[in-house]
Amino acid sequence: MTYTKYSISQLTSGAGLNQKVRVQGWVKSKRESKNVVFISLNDGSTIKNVQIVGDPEKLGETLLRTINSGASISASGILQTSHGKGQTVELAAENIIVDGEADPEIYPLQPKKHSLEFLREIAHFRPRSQTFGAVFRLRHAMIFAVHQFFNDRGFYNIHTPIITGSDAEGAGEMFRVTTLDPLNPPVNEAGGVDYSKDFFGKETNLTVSGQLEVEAFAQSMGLVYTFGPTFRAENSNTSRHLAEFWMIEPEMAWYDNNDNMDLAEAFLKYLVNYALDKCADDLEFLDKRDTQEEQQKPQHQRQELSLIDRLKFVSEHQFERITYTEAIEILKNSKPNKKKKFQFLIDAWGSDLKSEHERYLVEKHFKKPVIIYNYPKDIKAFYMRSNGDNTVAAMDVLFPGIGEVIGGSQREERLEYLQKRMKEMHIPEEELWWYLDLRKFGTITHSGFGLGFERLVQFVTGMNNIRDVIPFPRTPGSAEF
RNA sequence: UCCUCCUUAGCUCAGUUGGUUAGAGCGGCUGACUGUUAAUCAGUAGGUCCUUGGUUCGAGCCCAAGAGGAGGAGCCA
Repeated sequence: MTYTKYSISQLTSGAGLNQKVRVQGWVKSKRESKNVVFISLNDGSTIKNVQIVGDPEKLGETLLRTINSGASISASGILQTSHGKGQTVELAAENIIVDGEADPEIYPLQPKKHSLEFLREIAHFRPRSQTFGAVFRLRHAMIFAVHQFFNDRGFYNIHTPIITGSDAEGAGEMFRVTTLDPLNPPVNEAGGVDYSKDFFGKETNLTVSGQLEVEAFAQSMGLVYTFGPTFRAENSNTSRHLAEFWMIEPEMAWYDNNDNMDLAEAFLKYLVNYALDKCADDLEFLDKRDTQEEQQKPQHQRQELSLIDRLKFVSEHQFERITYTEAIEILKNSKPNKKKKFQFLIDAWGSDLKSEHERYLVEKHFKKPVIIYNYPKDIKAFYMRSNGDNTVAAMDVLFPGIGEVIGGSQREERLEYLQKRMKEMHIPEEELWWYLDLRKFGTITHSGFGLGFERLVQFVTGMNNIRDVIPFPRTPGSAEF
């Protein structure tokens, strides 16, 4: 009596029919009657469940009592064409082993709809729910697609350091990394903490960006990208921010900012298409879920398109490309600006665009993804290439619902321009001597961008809160699990 | 960090101008019934009303502080 082990994904896509098979998973629900018992089982390999059919007398009351929602079981039997509706195949159980019981009185995941907020509190169980199963299968697909896209185009993946000795990366507050005793740190002559006694002999932090380091590899290996964890100690409490998140940063030798925008657009479309192609079942589920959520909202806040239609829309339409200056003109003449509906009115060139302005451009004016480029130099980072006027060759890709999904630029490759800019922005040259070296020896035109991975996953899954697209979210005041 | 809102059964929520014993649906349990699909029907158990302090004859309800959560803003990806 040998049973071949299959995943539920394999069984529901045609494998094992009329054969002796074994499946292992977690019980979703059990429906019992005198003559027959049905168990819905899921193993995470697909959103679909497999139905197990059994004879209550043969399985025995003692065993059946322990088969409750959340219990893990191994079921063996013949996979047969289903006698009932709702599924094509079902497993006629000859034998069931309960691997781990789940006391229904206290198991927190009930066979009913739960709020996302509640599931966040049981983050160790939430991947057993349909929604989070779908989200994390999609997240995996996006990780895989990122590497596929770059590998197919001759990019090399570079692991840039997680611990950095530089605090000049210029992207916000950092988390300190230290082995010093917080209650009794060594003190220097000036009375401050003596970091020369610390593990690395200097003050170190968790990285806020791998960009500067990966530039060194772009200027030696050509096309490169990082995909790693990133840490920001900002006290940001929004549905779009995490203290620990994952970022993808490609950096390309001999790319100007136009090449950069072309790549960004092709990249995003590739990822969206990959999801549409490879994750149809999960997307269909999330699409329904998204539609139900939207119906709870008042009419004027609803999205016009369903999740799948939003993805198709992005993949099928060219992104709108406008300069910052053009964006300001559009906003200045816009209805909400004239009627003073914006909280921040647009009056002059040079101010930064706020969320409400980005949303207006993407969701109301163009109704598609928008790339804004050539920003005023005063609102952008020191390493962005000067256009010769008062702008730099920066570019931001804005998506409906989530705002900025990509931020990038052509990098300043001219040593004297870079030094001047660093001086103006009070960035000490000693900190970045090696970064300047790259401009002294064999400098080249190059560009790159950063994609917030979770924001992409938000867009692709339709999840409104970024805490629901990362396994165990880290946010201010919250590092449970 | 700022603004707004929320916290009542395992979950989602209702709870009147402050007034006897705090309710519903779902979930759990018990039973019945059925090739069932988050089954159905009947019954049943289940409460530190977030915490602390205050006002009051009396607080789930009013006031203050704190904790946790959500939405928005800023910062950004």
